Amino acid sequence: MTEGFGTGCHLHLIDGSAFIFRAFHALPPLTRKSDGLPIGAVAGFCNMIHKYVQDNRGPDAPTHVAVIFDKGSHTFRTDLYPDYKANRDEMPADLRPQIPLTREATRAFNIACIEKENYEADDIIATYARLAVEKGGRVTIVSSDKDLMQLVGNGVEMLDAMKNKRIGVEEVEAKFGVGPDRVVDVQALAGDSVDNVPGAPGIGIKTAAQLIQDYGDLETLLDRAEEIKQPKRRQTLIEHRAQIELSKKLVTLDAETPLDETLDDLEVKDPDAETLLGFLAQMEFRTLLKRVADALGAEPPALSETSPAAADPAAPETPAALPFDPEGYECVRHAAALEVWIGRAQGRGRVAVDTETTGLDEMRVDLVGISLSVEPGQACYIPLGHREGEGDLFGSAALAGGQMPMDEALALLKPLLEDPAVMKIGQNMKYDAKILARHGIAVAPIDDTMLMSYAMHAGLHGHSMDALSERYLGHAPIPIKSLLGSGKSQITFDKVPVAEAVKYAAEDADVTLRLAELFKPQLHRAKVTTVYETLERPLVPVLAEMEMHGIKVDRDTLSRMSNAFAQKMAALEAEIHDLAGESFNVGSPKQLGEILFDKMSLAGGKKGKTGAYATGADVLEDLAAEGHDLPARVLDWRQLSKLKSTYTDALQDHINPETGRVHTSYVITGAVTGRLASTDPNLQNIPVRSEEGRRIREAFVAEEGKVLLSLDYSQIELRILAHVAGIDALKEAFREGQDIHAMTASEMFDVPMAEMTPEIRRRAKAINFGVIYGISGFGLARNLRIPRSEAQGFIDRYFERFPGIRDYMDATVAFAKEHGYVQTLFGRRIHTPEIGAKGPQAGFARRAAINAPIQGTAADIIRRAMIRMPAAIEGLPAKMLLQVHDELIFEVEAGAAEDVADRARAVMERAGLPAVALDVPLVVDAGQGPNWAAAH
DNA sequence: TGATTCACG
DNA sequence: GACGTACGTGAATCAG
Repeated sequence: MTEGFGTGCHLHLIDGSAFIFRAFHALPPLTRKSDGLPIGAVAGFCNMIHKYVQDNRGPDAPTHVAVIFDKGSHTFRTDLYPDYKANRDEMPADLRPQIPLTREATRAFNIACIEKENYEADDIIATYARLAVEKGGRVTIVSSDKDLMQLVGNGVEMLDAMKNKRIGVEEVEAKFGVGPDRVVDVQALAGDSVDNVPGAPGIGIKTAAQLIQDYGDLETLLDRAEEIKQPKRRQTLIEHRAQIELSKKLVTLDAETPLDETLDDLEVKDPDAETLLGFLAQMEFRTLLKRVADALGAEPPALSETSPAAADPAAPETPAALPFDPEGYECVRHAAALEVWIGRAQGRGRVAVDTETTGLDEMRVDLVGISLSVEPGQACYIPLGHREGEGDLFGSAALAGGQMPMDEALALLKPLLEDPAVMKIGQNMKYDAKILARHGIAVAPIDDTMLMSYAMHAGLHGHSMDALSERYLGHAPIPIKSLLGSGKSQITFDKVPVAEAVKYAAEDADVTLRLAELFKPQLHRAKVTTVYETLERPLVPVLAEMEMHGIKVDRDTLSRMSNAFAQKMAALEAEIHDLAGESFNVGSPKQLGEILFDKMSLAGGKKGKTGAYATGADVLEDLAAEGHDLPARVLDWRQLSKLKSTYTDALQDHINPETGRVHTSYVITGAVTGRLASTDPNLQNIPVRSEEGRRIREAFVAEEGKVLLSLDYSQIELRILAHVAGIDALKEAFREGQDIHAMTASEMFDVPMAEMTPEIRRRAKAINFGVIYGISGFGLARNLRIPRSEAQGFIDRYFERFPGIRDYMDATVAFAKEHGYVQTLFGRRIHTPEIGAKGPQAGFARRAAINAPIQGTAADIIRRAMIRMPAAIEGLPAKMLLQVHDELIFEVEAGAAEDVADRARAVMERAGLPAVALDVPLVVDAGQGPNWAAAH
């Protein structure tokens, strides 16, 4: 068949995704015996492909065949309509890791495997079908998906492989009431709840078909909509014309998809027995292996009963068992050697990557070298920027010899690091991804051992590589300090001799790879695969983007405020010294305590563990309330001191000289609950509560012509509490948009809403927050500055009115005691190892356990929103810049602010779906302005 | 380096 | 019955 595709040829196009989902749902959740990898869908898929091949060998056998898959969820349809397929359930956690294996399986059967980023399988199918028909061939689409039925006719038919039933023009007419050429018109009117195509409200397939039959086609129908007799129907069509036309665009397949493979590439080929049987053996499909071997007339390879190593004799027994040996590490100095490593990584489909740099600020440091590991114990280091010698005053030292030019090495590595078929494994990949992004490399896909540990072990221990290696591999890696030294004489990594760097850097890649091999299968067993794959890993590129973009901070504004603060502080300081009758360091709690409680002998002096008087704000406030001026002045001074040192001064040092912006760094594993932490600088604690402090936000500005847009969840934690504790009264109040604190107050103190006073409301508000934190009489008493007995009375009353709260608290603590962890609505686990402790820790652990599911669920929700945000605002002139726990800040071209706000709000308010539908609405408030103070 | 203080949600 | 206590963070500062 060298003439290529033409008359007499018969093309089969298999809807691969449909096969996978059918296989997944039809089979029990099988796992691979040797390592627990879920494998059921792959098994079913292979069975279906094998059966398909066997069933299609006769005289009408296809000459060309391809399996077509969906790739990614972004398509031109989501651009047209961001909600397209937004109702889809997320892919089950057990299925996700099997997706790449179905591609491998297809290739193992020697069948063309087609997928294309940003295009749905259906569009690719439409395009091949058109091409085949144009060349005079016939087409069979192996699928029963109604969305493909518009392609039937003119030499194209469908085949339902399960029922072994062909679908031709007649069958399509039976289903849609119109011919294939008008199917899209009917779909546009009827909509589709599965794909979330809106259509015309109240019109189903029956009515739609009738209308199209009557008017011929959709365009005529819409143009002549006034003629429709039924008033409701007429109005619907006129009112929703735009929506119907959009729906038609969504359901119409694009037969002009750009293709990488020609029809000729799809020619049927016999499978290579060794490859196919090898794959099936690797999957450990015993029965299928034998069946396929019989069909091929080949001998099935042996499948060992016990050891997974038998399948791959080169593989070590366990990652931990192999000793660490720096002799196994290679220094790569030439392109040829690097190409060998790249080839090995490609062959293996995964590689651990680590970058070495001159510091920790990803936006400023220089790349010094890269290490790779493809098998435990085998790693290399590619030195790129090591320097030696002194260097003169104006420049850095000369590059050391024996290093590849950085450009050359990166050009070779780029295809590997961006190869969608090769998993790049890192420890804290966000760091490496940002470094590489600055060199034009978009690393993907990624796995991250730090995030795997976080998903499995949050609350148990830290997730640094050194900690993980020691704990799980029994190996303490070379400490960085041994290379760089510490303190004043500390050097940067580029000054480390290459020979030393090889041992350190290659070991890091080696450790990372071993940790990934250990952790990956454990994720399934710990039931946190979904958490890792939907809440941790996808956040990495989103945060990297936000951090690299940064937010503009106006130095002059900060500088002016700093000067003003300094003046006020000096005045206060003089006054304080005057009141004290002597000069002392106002910033020293020790000296202040001695002045207050020894020299002035004020009452209330309490010494802490260290023997120093406590001089916290609460203590000083009490003293000030008694009429003492000195503590009042100190409070003012402290506020200014804080604002000046932490904000107006320190923030200026964080302005990147190249970008003029401040680039924070989010620590994904920073808080046990799932919240992010912001560091260097912390942009999650910029003042807002005091008037004076809030003005610091005026220094956070939008670029010329743009605005800052802030969207924040209203009362998200209380809403989650209402949901998880099942408090009907609270749910009701949220549904009706009531003032929740006032409603609580009314309920507790029997005050009608109309007669609510700010003081009563304030108390209820404190109680509401107290509940989220695991309330205690003591804590509430201190917060409200009321007697403990009175506070306890409030709490008792609260529990009486909302009995579900107590049940929730008791149930949560009992769960923690039984399991050693608590979890969020999305399955995030937070370990509570102290829950069974005796003594005061028990109280802490108890309250933390009560708070964690609430705070953690809120954290999960905003994570989900952030992960979906780039797609939702794609094409709009907007960038997501910051996250402050329940708030997202964007920088937007002024004209597009409303648009972006609408899209972003929709994403945030629906962020729990489809995994979790809360019983209460999520409400998002928005604001915009030239700076953060104005936007909030 | 640890304790204290205070900024945020 | 006493014991201490609101939940989660990061940064600056003092003192040893």
